[in-house]
Amino acid sequence: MKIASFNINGIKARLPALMDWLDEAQPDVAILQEIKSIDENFPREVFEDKGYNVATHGQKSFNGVALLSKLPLEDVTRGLPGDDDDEQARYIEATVVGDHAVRICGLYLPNGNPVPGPKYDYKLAWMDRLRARAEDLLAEEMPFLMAGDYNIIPQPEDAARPQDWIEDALFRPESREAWRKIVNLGLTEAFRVRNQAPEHYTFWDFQRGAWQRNDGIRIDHFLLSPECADLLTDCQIDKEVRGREKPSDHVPIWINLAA
DNA sequence: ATGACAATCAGAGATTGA
Repeated sequence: MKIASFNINGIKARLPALMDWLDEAQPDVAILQEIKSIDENFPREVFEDKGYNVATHGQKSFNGVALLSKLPLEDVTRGLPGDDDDEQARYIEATVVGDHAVRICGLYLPNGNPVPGPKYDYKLAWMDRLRARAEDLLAEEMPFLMAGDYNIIPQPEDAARPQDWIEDALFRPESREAWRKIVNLGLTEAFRVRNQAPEHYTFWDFQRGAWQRNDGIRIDHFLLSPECADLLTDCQIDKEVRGREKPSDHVPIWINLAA
């Protein structure tokens, strides 16, 4: 089963690029972030015409996540538990059942800049809620994965210019510590278990010719539960998508599971 | 030190992103 994550930076602006990539990559499941759309305006029919089931958790203008799946999306839940006052659409879960049942958690983790400030406090609190959710899922012993735009640069080798990010919410020590607290529950970071080389990125800023200079960062990740990691056979980044017409600033990352 | 670039909503320019 091929499962991909892609921060599309606006479904309306990105629909042609997204359709081209779907046709080529043929993921069984696509986890989308930053749809920047309310549920009613998401063009679900064009995906249904390609054989995908669609579940969205959108909001006006910003954020918004969605799941596309060729297998039925079962037990869909929207929103990250732990704060009933959180209005931001950043989290969705569903179960897909192939050879194994896998709980798919799609997330768009807050950016957190500027540091310090309320946005950074929200990011760290959100990461603590994500850790709590991972603990609950681990206790259930069902294969699960948490994938999406984490807005976290895990290590210096995950940035072309790590010194530029030292004061940034994506790379601050507190951010990376919160990331490690989640990983160290016993999750597997899919890309790094398959590939330890530097200079593999998933985001290049639109500004300053970042793509042309390969000034990128690796911030889109798959975390796998132990049962899910046992099924991992591949993890790749579709880098070339960034060089196309009207690209997102992120590119897809995908895994293959023997499931 | 600032802005650079892109998207959204709205119908100009502020806000957000990373």
